Amino acid sequence: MPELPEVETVRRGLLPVLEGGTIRAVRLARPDLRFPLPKDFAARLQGRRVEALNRRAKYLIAALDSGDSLLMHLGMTGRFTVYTPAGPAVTLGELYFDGLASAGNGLHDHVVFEMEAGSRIVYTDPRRFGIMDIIVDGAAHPLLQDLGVEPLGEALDAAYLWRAFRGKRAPLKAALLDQRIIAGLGNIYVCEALYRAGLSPLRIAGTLARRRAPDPRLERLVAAIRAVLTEAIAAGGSTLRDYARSDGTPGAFQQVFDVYDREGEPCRRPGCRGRIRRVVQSGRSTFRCPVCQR
DNA sequence: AATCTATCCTGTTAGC
DNA sequence: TGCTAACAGGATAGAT
Repeated sequence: MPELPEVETVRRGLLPVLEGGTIRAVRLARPDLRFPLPKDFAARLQGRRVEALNRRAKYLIAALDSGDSLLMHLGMTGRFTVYTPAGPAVTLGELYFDGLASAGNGLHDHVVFEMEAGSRIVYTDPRRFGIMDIIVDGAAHPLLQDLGVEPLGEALDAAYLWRAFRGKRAPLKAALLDQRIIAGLGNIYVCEALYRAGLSPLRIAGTLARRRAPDPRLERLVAAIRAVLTEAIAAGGSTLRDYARSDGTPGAFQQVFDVYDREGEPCRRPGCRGRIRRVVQSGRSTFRCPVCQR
């Protein structure tokens, strides 16, 4: 489930082949992912040089020399596999199933980019919740229009959350998942950040914005969000592994979560006798320690 | 206006 | 052993 740290990890992995490179050809295995691809999708990319590869929330944005940009979202199960003439194939993204790279002809290989330098970038996405689109020459894009602040940017602070939460009757869990407030948090990191901040996901967001001055609990929440994301990026994403096909060994890294997917297991805080509980909020699993989080 | 629910998609897993 | 149903969840459209 790629969230911000995973998308950032994918961006860094694509950087060497994409940025500064020229797209020679684009092959589509089907006309749609989550949404229909624009009819001139390939035509607008072919022959274009990629000037920069940036990230906004969970979106990747490749700026082209034409003025257009390629907008990409990994959805739930999207991943890229990069084939370079020199080295082994490397998969960037969660190895949700078998992780076997198939050179672009696999059942779920939907988009293939052939680069002038000889590299091939294959987008694979079994559930097709991913998104690709063209942002035409600097125009506004509806998917980016209403995004809130970057969680690692300077705009996120306790005062910002105070304003965003004031009068809000939705629970903290829903408020933090709301991309219009903070853009880039998903289910896993919201659960983890709330645990670190000692705040219950069930708490009504507005209860943290009653005092006039920013509540110290909001300071803790901001610090927790930053810390959990920063650590995850440094670790290369929670569920991401770079997969070098040549030696067949997937990366061994697996983030150890404090609460996510730990229903029934003991709270990790020393001395705490609480057990992690699971509830469903907004149709999503929420994990929390009922002792630590208030 | 704010908030909630159903929907999309398919492989995995829990349960019978 | 084999089948079915629940589950994963980002974003949106539609309902409340």
